[in-house]
Amino acid sequence: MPRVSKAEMEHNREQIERVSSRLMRERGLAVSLVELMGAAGLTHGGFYKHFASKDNLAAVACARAFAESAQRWEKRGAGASNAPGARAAIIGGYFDANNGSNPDINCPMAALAVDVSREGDDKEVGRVFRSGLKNLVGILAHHQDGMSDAERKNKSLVDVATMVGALVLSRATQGDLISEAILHATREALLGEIPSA
Amino acid sequence: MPRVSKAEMEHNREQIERVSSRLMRERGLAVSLVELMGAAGLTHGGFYKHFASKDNLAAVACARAFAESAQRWEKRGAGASNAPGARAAIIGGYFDANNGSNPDINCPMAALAVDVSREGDDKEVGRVFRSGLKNLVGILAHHQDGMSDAERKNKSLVDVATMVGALVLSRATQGDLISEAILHATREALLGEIPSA
DNA sequence: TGTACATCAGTGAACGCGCGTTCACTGATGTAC
DNA sequence: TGTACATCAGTGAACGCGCGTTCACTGATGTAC
Repeated sequence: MPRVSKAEMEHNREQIERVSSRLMRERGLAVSLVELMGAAGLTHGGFYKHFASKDNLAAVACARAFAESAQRWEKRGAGASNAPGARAAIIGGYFDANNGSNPDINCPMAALAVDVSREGDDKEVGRVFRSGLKNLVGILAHHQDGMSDAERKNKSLVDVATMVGALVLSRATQGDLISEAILHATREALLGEIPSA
Repeated sequence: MPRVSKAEMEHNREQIERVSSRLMRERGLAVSLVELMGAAGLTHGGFYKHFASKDNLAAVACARAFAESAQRWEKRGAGASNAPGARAAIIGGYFDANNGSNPDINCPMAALAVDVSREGDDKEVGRVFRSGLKNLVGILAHHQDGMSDAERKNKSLVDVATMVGALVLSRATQGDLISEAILHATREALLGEIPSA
């Protein structure tokens, strides 16, 4: 079983990154290496052939999650014909995607912000988080109706804070009526419309 | 040293609750009993003379944090002469208090939401969190300018989501310029004013 | 009020367990000829 | 193209450690007389 081919090794590394990105958002950065490696179809012993440490994997997984989110945001923004439409597509898409049952789509800002703020300031994952956050805010700002760059950025900061807060509180109250109410009211406030359905 | 007086025992229990409320918000529900009991000036062995389990303590500490927040919100609301003033006092006070260095004032919604959403749905702390959240939303709704009860509640849900999201993202980016920018832009968006200082 | 004694809050060692990390080993892969 | 062999991805046991929880013990407290 040992000494797999180069292609297989790269596939395995890809698997570790994929499941870590998903599981670390789902269960937190504290999810164990045994669980991560098991979900990737491997045993835990080989982990250090791929990553320097668990912290290193956390940073890689976080970067991956942010990159995927950025790709979705950019795609939604590019699909609209004007700025208000792009903003609505990004924000509406955010609520749609994160409300679905696909665990691969789970906003890293909402999922990891608290974990990151409890890690040491020097941790790699913190730098990745900050840069990923700025990138997403920038993408939204690019599609913000508005005057100065500063105003567009401020509007985006508020939009993002509202989206993340709504998601975080909705998740914490899942199973209760208020959970959906938070998402609904927030979406309506941001987009000024009642979502279909 | 053993067999302390009844008054001393009550004082010790109070200490455990106090430090747990603070440390669980600061470091997460996963903070260890050794650390909690040590911070309360005790050794860990006596913990089960006070609480049935660590989960039970988490629920007690969470309830305590929400009760203290509710008290502050009500006090701020009662100090204003009209509804818009009460809303501004609650929201402005929220940003002021949580931006300060007092670790006893740390919003339980922002601090515990993600931890709670990763616990099982049946956990005591989840029920406490949901009821505490509804109570805070209700306090704010009571001071919301508006028409129907439903509209006031929806406005409060959005306000609270925005406040919590801003705090969570600001904490995760502490040390970076964007951290303060998030708080500033959000506060301004909610209150329609630039805060003094 | 004073004495005798049962109670029980707090101590600190111990429990089994899961964690991140290390390591000797394996054997198919990839390379040198 | 075939053969000989060094490499190294993956395995699974082991490491020290900290966790939540349990427990025998202690001795001042609180009570019964």
